[in-house]
Amino acid sequence: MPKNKKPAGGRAAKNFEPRYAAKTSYQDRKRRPGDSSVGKPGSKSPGHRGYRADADTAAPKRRWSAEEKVGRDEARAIRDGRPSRDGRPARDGRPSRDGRPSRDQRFDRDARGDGNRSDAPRRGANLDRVDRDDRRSFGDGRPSYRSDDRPRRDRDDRRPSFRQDDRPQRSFDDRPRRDRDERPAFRGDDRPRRDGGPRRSFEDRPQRSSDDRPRRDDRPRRSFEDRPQRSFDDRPRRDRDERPAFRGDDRPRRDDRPRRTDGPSRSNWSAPVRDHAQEQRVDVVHERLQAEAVQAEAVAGTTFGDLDLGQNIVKALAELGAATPFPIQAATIPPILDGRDVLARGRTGSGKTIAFGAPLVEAVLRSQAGSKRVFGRSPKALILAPTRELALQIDRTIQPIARSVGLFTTQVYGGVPQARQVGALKKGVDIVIGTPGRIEDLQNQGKLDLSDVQIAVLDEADHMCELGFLEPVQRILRFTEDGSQKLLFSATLDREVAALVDEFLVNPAVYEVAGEDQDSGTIDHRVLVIDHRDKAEILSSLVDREGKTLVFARTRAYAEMLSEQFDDAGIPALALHGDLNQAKRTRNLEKMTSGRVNVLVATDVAARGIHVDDIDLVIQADAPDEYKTYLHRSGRTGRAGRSGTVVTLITRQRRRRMQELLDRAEIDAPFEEARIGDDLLEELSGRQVDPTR
DNA sequence: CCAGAAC
Repeated sequence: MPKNKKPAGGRAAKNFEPRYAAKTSYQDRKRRPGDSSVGKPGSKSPGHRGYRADADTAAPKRRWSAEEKVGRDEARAIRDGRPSRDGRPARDGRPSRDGRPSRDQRFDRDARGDGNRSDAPRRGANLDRVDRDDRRSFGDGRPSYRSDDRPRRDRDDRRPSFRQDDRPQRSFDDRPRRDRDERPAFRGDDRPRRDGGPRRSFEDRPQRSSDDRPRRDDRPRRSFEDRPQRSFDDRPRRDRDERPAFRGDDRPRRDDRPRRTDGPSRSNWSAPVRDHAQEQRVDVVHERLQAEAVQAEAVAGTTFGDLDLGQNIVKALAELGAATPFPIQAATIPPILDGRDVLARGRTGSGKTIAFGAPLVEAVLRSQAGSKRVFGRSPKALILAPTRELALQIDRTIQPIARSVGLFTTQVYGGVPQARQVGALKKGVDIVIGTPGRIEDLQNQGKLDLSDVQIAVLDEADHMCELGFLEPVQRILRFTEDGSQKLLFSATLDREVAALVDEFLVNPAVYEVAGEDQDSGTIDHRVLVIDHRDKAEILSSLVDREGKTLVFARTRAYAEMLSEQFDDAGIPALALHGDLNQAKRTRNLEKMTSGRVNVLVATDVAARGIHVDDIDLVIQADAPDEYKTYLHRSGRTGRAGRSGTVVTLITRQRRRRMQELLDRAEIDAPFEEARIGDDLLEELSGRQVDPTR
């Protein structure tokens, strides 16, 4: 059971809500008969939470044979990359919307009603109380530029928000440097060339189920001529191990760095000859997408108005601090308004939210021009994010833009009572922002109608294409209107999104900003090679400092443990991870944002997208497994052109693996040995060095 | 394996 390894006690209960009770009762039921550990109550569960629902609502053992079938079909669907359980094509137009067998099984009415009756009200009351407390306490001395982060939306989603500023201040120059101008115009040059070939981006890939493609060909809008295929190069996607080299030809720079002994290490890195026996988990490096590089200086004089956004939206953007478009925004707004599918890669903190958010609002507005907003209308746009915090943050940016033209947004994410979300949907909203689980849930319950969605956005799109996310995302996208426009954004966008592009996008435009690599940023990357037994103390030493520090841990338990350890050492710290209830997650993040606590220990729930001003030190207590994770985690600092430091702790055994990861991330970082009490720790924590620099 | 995402 939960061992409080700390004498002071109390805090664990305060900040940590263990789930053993629920878990054990779950685990017995959620196991599926096919699993090897079947039948042993309390033994390890078969997998991720996503599987839980299968058995959960259909508890009786009688149904096991039916469930078994579901499970098998599901597995088959995973293998084949398509969702159908009954062998019929997954998407022959819309008809799938009306209750596919799997849905019925998984969400039978009884279970639904029950959950609503017993669960929601109680939790609702609880959350309400917490939120109110938060609200009260935030109201006072908080800097005015920050008041947006409190969980104020519990009452009324529709209320126009007064302050929106989860974004970096635009006044600082966090745009990519302008110092390279090989090219004059960011788009002009490719316009003339129209080979006009019909879409063919992924045509050459093998297993494309023909049954779900055809409907794409006769999509309504998309009148635009096809632009030259800058987009996906037509190379087939590599499966993990067969990649010849992890650094494609499109990553030319960095010749400056001393090359690692090439041949052997390159070919070996993905081979299972790694230290730990089972190296099933490989940091797959997908091909980078061939993208049109936007030259920052080419858009220097452009305004949002030039990009065809309406007056009100431009004004709302200005109030958000976005006076003029960042390069990624200047690049993506026109094609989005043209109705094109767009893929965009922009460095962390480069303004991606507005890059899709502003044109999305404009597009929805145009589509409704002339018609009244009717009560109970179903949403026209959908934005999917991988975490609830990110969904909230996106809404904080989009909502004021939408409200400026009379459109409504609502958040649809889990961990909070459904009632408010459902209520908003009932009244009618224009833009839904949320996470896959709850969206699919409400969709299945018939409370969220996605059939009118004309624009769907995937933020952190590559992440949304990873194992546990891909399928729900696919199912959700299939419910959107035929031919709906799709926008995929991420700082690490690569061919991992091929699965979605293949099925859902038509001749997408792909953009990135020229000269954006991680080294062009303002982040100082360091790797500390330490003895494992020193780790706790070194961490405490690093964290004991003035500025805001974000610590990443690999597991929830370790994140929790570290936050308690720091707290016990007299360094106020909070945790952020999935074992906390949503109220605590929201509150702990807000306390970090508002500066009421300076140390936050998080799992990768905070790795992507989350913006907190002024984090000047990111510590990776556990090194990440993937280079993308490294990039996203480190992207929590060095925002808005400020300087930041990323310190990664590793043991000696991990040096080589770490170097390989850094190579893949294209980051140079010195490895330095560190022991307890070393000056180096003082320097990194900024205790001796002048922090202003 | 972990992390994340629904009741």
